[in-house]
Amino acid sequence: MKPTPVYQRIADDLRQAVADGTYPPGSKLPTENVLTERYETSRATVRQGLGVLVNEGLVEPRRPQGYFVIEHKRLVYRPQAEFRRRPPAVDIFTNLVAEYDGRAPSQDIEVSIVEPTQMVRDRLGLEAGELVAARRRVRKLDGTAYNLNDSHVRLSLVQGTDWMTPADVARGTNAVLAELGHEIVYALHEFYLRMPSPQEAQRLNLGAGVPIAEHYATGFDADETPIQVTVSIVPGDRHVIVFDSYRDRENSDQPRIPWGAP
Amino acid sequence: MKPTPVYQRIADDLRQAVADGTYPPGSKLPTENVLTERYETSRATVRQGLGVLVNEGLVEPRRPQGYFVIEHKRLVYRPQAEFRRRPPAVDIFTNLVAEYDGRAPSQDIEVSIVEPTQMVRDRLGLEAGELVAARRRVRKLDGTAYNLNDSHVRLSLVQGTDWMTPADVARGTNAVLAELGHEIVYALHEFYLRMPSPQEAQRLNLGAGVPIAEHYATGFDADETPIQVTVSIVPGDRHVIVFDSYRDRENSDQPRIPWGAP
DNA sequence: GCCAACGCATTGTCTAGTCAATCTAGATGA
DNA sequence: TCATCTAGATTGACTAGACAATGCGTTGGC
Repeated sequence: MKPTPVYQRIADDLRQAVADGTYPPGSKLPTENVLTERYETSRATVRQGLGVLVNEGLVEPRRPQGYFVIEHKRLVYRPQAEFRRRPPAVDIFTNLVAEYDGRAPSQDIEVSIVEPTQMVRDRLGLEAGELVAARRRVRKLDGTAYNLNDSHVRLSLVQGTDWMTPADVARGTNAVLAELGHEIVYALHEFYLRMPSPQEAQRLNLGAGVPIAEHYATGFDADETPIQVTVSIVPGDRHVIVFDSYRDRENSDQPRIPWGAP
Repeated sequence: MKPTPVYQRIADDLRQAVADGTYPPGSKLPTENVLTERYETSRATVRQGLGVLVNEGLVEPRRPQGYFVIEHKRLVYRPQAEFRRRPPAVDIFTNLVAEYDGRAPSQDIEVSIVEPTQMVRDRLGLEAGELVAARRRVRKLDGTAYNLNDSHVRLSLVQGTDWMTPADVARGTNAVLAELGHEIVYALHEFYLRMPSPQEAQRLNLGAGVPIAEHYATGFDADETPIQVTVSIVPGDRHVIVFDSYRDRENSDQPRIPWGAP
């Protein structure tokens, strides 16, 4: 039997203590120096142990106050919401339907013409070199970013239309697409889970150990032509991803994924 | 302007090199000693930098060979599949429909009677103390666990039925529930993203930096009574979560979430 | 009473090592 | 030839420090 490493024991002990309520959410853990004495080891080893918990997203260090147990509060992320007859209570977020705790939602919109990524190209069925219009939104709550949301459409489809207005479009951008003869009637959603890049972590103010979901929503019109691809970055600690399905409204076909999953 | 820490620079440089193809998936990074010399620093600092990339799930250490860039291959995780008329190609997995790359799927099933967690209790609308039947499945590909899948039903509903058979039920457990007068016609899916606990990481053989989704699928019968709650642990690096939605088949109501999100 | 300066506890970054554990590949021996 | 042993390279765990950066609370000046 191999003895478990000291740093592992420290992490395990503290994790257990957090789980059983010894350290409730928001409370302070013992300092590195205290743990160094308690476990009769060096500070580097204690830091290694605490690092495990930080990377699990369980605690966060606040310099120079100590380590604190993280408190979680999640919003509902509901990609199907835009297909609902009754719009959600707060319509500035098409995807977020939830208790905002009285925090003020807002969003920054930026429209540009870009070369699409391979993922977007595959989903829109574009030739290499073809350009797309990108509508980038940063959704905020009380001024801090809550998620990133980039919609892409063939440039030829929306050039000169309201879709490219870098501000709220009252009737919704989907209504604009419908007016252009491409109402979105079907959407395929894909979620890729991963850790954020440092840039993403910074933009979204993510603590260490917080995973994200990269959400690709591909919208098809009645002709089954892909019209719009929306790429969202959804921080895992701030959302629950929710959707539902009905048995009597099933679709008759095999899953159709025209592109290969990476 | 603050200078960026050395360990940060090491992580950034290597991340960039991985991104631009200098180190393609599967290839070997420079060793710690090489990096120590290259950056004229100490080995601990180099390790700190490499640790960043490991926690991002970008590289993995293989002792004593070095650090390697991780290769990703994902299966399609498709919770809606069980509502499809045509069963998926491989029916041993109700949720996984995908290219298995010739790997052999299998599952271990274990049935027991347990006290439900708070999450399950909330979703099934149980009183404190009420017991549930739990059907635990470990789904495997070529012998290694691919995801964990625990279904829960009121004990009084399924005691003595085929639902509690600790083996494959040919007609499916949902058919058993239907025979009992509780066909599941509606399902609500919730995904909570987080880092795995060490136990989960070990059971699923997860590398550092691999997030998971905790998937709660609550099945309702025609009376809108919650019948079954299935909790799945879905490793983020091995799956894409996929579902779709149709405009002309929308549901008429506001999102209904009878319990509070934690 | 109010505000600024300062002390100080705490985490962040880093050095320069030691010894252990593990797998590969080459050398050795039957 | 084939199996076995061994040496070496590499990461894992850890020690014992140093100095920097940060923000909170207290103290002192006005």
